[in-house]
This record gives sequence, structure tokens and C-alpha cells, in this order.
Amino acid sequence: MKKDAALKIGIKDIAKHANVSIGTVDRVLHNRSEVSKTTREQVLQIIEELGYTPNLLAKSLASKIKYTIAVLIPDLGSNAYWEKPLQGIRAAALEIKKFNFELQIATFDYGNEKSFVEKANEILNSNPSGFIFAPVFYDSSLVLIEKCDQLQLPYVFIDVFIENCKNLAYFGQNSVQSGYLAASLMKYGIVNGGISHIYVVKPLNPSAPVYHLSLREKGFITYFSQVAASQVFIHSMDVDISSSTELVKSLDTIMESAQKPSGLFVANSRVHLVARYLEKNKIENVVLIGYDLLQENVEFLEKGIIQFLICQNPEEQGYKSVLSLFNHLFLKKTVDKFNYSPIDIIMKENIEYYTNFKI
Amino acid sequence: MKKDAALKIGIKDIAKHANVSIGTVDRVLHNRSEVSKTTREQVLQIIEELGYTPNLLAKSLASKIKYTIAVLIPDLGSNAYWEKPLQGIRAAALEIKKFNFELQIATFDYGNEKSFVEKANEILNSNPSGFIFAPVFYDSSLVLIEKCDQLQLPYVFIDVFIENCKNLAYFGQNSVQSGYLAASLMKYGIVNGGISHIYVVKPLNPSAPVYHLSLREKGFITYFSQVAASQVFIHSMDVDISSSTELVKSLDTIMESAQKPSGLFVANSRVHLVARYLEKNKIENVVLIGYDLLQENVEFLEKGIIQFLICQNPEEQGYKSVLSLFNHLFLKKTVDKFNYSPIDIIMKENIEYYTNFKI
DNA sequence: TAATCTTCCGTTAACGTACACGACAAAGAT
DNA sequence: ATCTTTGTCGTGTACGTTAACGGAAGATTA
Repeated sequence: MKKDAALKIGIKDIAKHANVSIGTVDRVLHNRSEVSKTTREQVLQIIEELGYTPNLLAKSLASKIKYTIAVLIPDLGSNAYWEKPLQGIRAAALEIKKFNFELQIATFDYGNEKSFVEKANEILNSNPSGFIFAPVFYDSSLVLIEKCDQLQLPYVFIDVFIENCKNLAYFGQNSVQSGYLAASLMKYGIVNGGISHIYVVKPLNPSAPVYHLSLREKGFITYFSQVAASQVFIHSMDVDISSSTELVKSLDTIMESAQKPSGLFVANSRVHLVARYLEKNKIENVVLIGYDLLQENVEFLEKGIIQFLICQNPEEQGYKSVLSLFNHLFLKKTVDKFNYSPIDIIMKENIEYYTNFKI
Repeated sequence: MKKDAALKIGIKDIAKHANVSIGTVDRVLHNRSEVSKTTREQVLQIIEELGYTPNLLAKSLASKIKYTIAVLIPDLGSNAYWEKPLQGIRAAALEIKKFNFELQIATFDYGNEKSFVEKANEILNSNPSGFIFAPVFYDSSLVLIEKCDQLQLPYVFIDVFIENCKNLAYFGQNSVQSGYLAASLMKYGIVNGGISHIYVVKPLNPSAPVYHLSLREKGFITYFSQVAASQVFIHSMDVDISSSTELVKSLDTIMESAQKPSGLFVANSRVHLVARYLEKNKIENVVLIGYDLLQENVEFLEKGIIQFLICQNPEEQGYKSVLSLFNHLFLKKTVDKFNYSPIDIIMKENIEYYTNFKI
């Protein structure tokens, strides 16, 4: 039962009821000083009684304060994936522009921790209202987080999560669970009696952080250790992709071995490298599962060389990160701290409905 | 290159540049009469040059017009599924309330075409600004659509699509493709040599429309006819669920037959009925694929009796339907006519990330 | 005792837009 | 010649809020 009979009550209504001026009500609402305890409480009570909610439109029309949301993510050169969250971030920015919000986007080199630190400091010096970043370098991030806490600057983690922090929110995927799911998918397609060998391939750049990879692998392996599958053997395989031949050599080795793979799980978005190998060598009947909707991956999915891509709707992660700060700063709403993206299963037959981000 | 040096130009800036008053500019903007051709063109040119965009906040603060969006969908009693789109619709309503938008929600009995017509007429009489409905009854919908066209009332289809209409937009799933995908999933898990029998089960209520079902079945069957699978046999099975024993009898029959199923595809959200049968009769090693995240379905998915649920993010469909009318009516943006939802593949391992709708 | 300082509070001009009202000219009617 | 009509256009008020400004008491100081 809402008493919206009198349509919409505003600041001047509560002023009338409390026998004060709107100026006083305003001071109470922004709990500024210059108002006596008694009248403050009285006004507060009227506000409560009438169920006053501020008109956001009038609010941001009249207000002159600008909000700046700073964003720090890897540059697209070092990791094409980040184009996606950025899309969502930009979309959100467009929507909250009317409320005097603007963005300040900075990027760092994924293989260079120093660039991360430098950009972060620049941002802190510019004194933003909120901060979204991917804390991919653990130690440097701890330092940064410490500074944010001191400055009382609300910050949001995107993609990567660090425990025991006072971050406003986190948007990302449950990496362990995604690996677990990949394993289940793999088993569903493969295990029909007989022995099978499955390889976890980790194509990585030695200078870049590997946080996600290990969690995904962990989930994958956990699945097979829990679910009865005595006939299945899991092998792990690190590959340095800064050397261009390393991957081919490694794959050659296992293909020629006695333990030929029935399935390959590539724990990051470089699954297209493995797919290219399979295509070139005309290897079929190998289930290939990887991550993320990069253009190259999509092509191999459509060709049928990659069977499944695990995806995390990164655009939405970006979008919601921005919105969470908007909710916090402007709407004064409480926001959920943990926000896990869905673990989307993409195959040839449904890919077309995931490639166009629209909000 | 944007010339936002002078920050934000408003109606009074263009008034100044055009040497007229803001009243005149306002008349031009709303192309009302009472403006001479020459000044109108002049103002229009200035508007163009300065790249004026109206301030939406100020606009809806000053404007007294209310928008009403009418919604007509099946009631939750006849089909629990519709709770989900409704959630999204309500979420969207909450967001655009500030812009003077309000909802008017009506429901009809899924098994009663007359109730659809009656409610539709009520809505038309209330003279809404926009109309969202599920045109599940073909003939009645055609009549309704005709009326909407005459009234110049913008209307949006949700869930079901009717061709050759002037609907503003459609939000739903590509049903054929979803069946096609289900088939691919089925094949991936089942076909490993040997003969298999797969049944398409259609639990239906004789008085309710069956539009979706047939399309989903079509996609499913098409897949197996296209993809080489000579060892796979597809059988079709209609079941009247208004009789409580019919389903059990039918399933008993095929389970005892020589052509025992390796897989069951249930083309609608009643897959839990089939799951319950399998559970009760302790039948394992049958792949069961169905539709939609109803509570009952989710439970059987978690138990491992249903392997996959195909889902279409119905909350988002509802949400976006409302937003499309907002874009059209208020922002005067052009909206896409066809909006297909992703075909989400849900299994035990990722279900938890799909059950909480948050925008 | 007068002057200054606090503390509290009301008034008012914005913010950008919508729209009713009235002003003022030119054109027509009497 | 005066009076009305018509077509243009400017002015003023309103929407709900913010925030600067200033006024009226009482409290403190000289």
C-alpha cells in the first residue's frame, strides 16, 4: 500500500509540513550543518513519514558537480579480449552522461607491471570519483588498493579478484567453475567406454600474469577427480607462445605419442592457435574447448574445429562495473560486492546471438 | 572532432545565435506553427550547426505528459514461464519511471482466446502510448494488429512473432535455431557408433497454441537430416497433458519397445514431467534436453536427470521490450525490428549464474 | 552599551525546457 | 478613420532541486 495519492511529494511539500523553508530541508537532506538538532529531527521525521524520494532529474539539473570514473585495463594490443569490456564501459558511460558522469580511460601493457603502476598513479593524481581496474599484478595492486582506501576512493575490480579488500564490487567470472564446466562438457562428448587422454594446454606469455589460467585448470582437473572417470587421463602442458615454434613442437609430440588426445582444453583465449594447428594437420575427432569470443576463435568455431567456447559476457561486465559506481555515487544505492557473470557455452549453432553486444 | 568546448549548448544558446527568443526556438523544435518560414529555417540551421541535443532531464522535468505502456501476456497460472519476462518488464518500468513512464499490465488465459481479445480491447480503450504483447493466437492477433495500425499505436511483439506487420520491434528467440542447437548437443553426446533412437516429445494442452513447439521440432529434425547421422532415428511423439496418465503411458510404450531411446528432446518447458518419469522409473543413460528455467526443471537439472536446458533470457526480453518503446516514444531513437535473444545452454555446472536476474 | 560574531534559517537565482499568455505589427473589415 | 483579425514573436512562470546570499536573533567581546 503506497500513499501516492498526492502524486509526487517534493522538497517543498516536506518544507510545508515541517513549517520550515526549502533551504532548511535541503540542508537536512545533505546533512550539512547550520541547522538545529530539533528542527533537523523534525524534518527528518516528516521525510520519513511522507516517504520522500528525491527527483533525480531535477537533482542533476540543478547540481553542478561532475563525476569522473577512471578505468584502468590492459591495452588491446597486449590482449584483444579487453576490447569487449571496453565496449560495455563505453555503453554505460553514454547512458549516465546525462547525470554529469564522464569517463577517463587508461590502459597498461599486460606484460609490463611498471606501466600498470605508472598509469594507476596518474589516475590517482587526477582525483576521480570512482575507479575501475583489473588488478592483474598482485603486488602492485595491493599497493594501489591501499592508496585507494586512504583516499576513500571507491574502486571496482573487473575480471580479476583480490581477496580481503574493501572494493565496492567485483565483476568477473568464477574461473574455477568455468573449468569445471568445460570438463563436464568434455566428458559428455568423449567418454563412451575406452581409454581417453585429455590435455590441458596453457599457451602463455612468460612475462604476463597467469592468474586465471591456473584456476580454470584447477576446476577442470577437479571435475575429473570427482566424477568417476577412471578411463580418463588428464595431462597438463605449458607452452611459451613468445617462441613461435614451441606450440607446434609440443603438439607434434603428443599427436605422435601413444597417448593421442581425445580432447584438448585450452585455458585461455589463445585456443585459436591450437585450432590452427589441428586444421593445418587435418586432425579430426579431437574435441577442442577454449575461451572467449575473439574473432579468430569464432572462425574456428564456425568451421567446426573448436567445439565449444566458454564465454563470460565481458561487455556486460564492463557495463555493470560502471553502473555499480553510478549506483553508489549518485543513487546512493548499496551494490552487491560479488557479481559473477554467467558461464556461457557457445557453439557453432548459437554463436550468432552472442557476437552483437546491445544493451 | 567534437566542438564541445563551450560545454553544453542549450535552447538559449541557439536563441542567441539566431537572434530570436527561446520561445521561438521551442516552437521550431516542436515544429508547431506560429513561426515564419524564414526564421524557422534559420533556427533549424543554427541547431544543425551547433549540434544541439536536448537535455532529457530538463525536458521531462518541464513536461507534463505521461506515457503509459500497456502489456498483455499470458497469466502465470496458465504458464509459469511468463513470470520471467514480467520481471524484466517491471525492472525496466522502474528505470523509466523518472521520465514519466508508467506500466499497465494485463494478462489473459493461455487456453482461452476470448480472454485475449477482451483484455486487448480494454487496453486499446484506455488509450496507451505503446503496447507490448505476445501474439499467441494468430487470428485474434491479426485483428488486434489491424486496430493498432489504425490507432497509430506502436506495438512490440514479445516471444511470438507474426510476419508482415508494422510492429515496432520483436523480442524473442529463433525457435528453429534453438531446436537445431538442441539436436547438435544431442548428437555430440550420443552418437558414437551404433544405432540410436531419439524421441521428440511434445507435451501439450489441446486448447493452447503450439506455435513454438512446431518450430523447435522442425529445427531439431532438420539438423539430423542435414548432418550425416545415418545411425540415428528420430521419432515424434505428441502427448496430451490435460490427461494425467497419457504421458506415462506413452513413455512406458517406448521404454518397453525395441527402439529404446538414447535421447529425449522435449520441445517446451514441461520437460520436468518427463524428468519425473525417468526418476521414478530409475531410467538412466538417457540424454534429456528441454526448455526454460522453471523451478521444477532446475531441480531435475541439478539432479542430473535433465542434461541440458535451452534458455532464452526471458527477463531480458521483457526488459528490452519496454526499453524499445521508451527509445521510440521518448528518445525518438530508431529501434531494431528483430531482436533475437541468445540461445543459452544451461547445464548443472552453470545454472547458478542464470537464475538471478539483475540488470 | 555598542560592536562583532555565531547560529540558525528564509529568500532567491539558477539548471534547461515546456507552454500559456500577451505584445505588436500588418492586413482586413466597418 | 477606427476596430478587429491574423500571423509572429517575446516574456513569464513552472518543473524540483542546489547553493549562494543575507537577515534576525542571541551570545560574546570591547
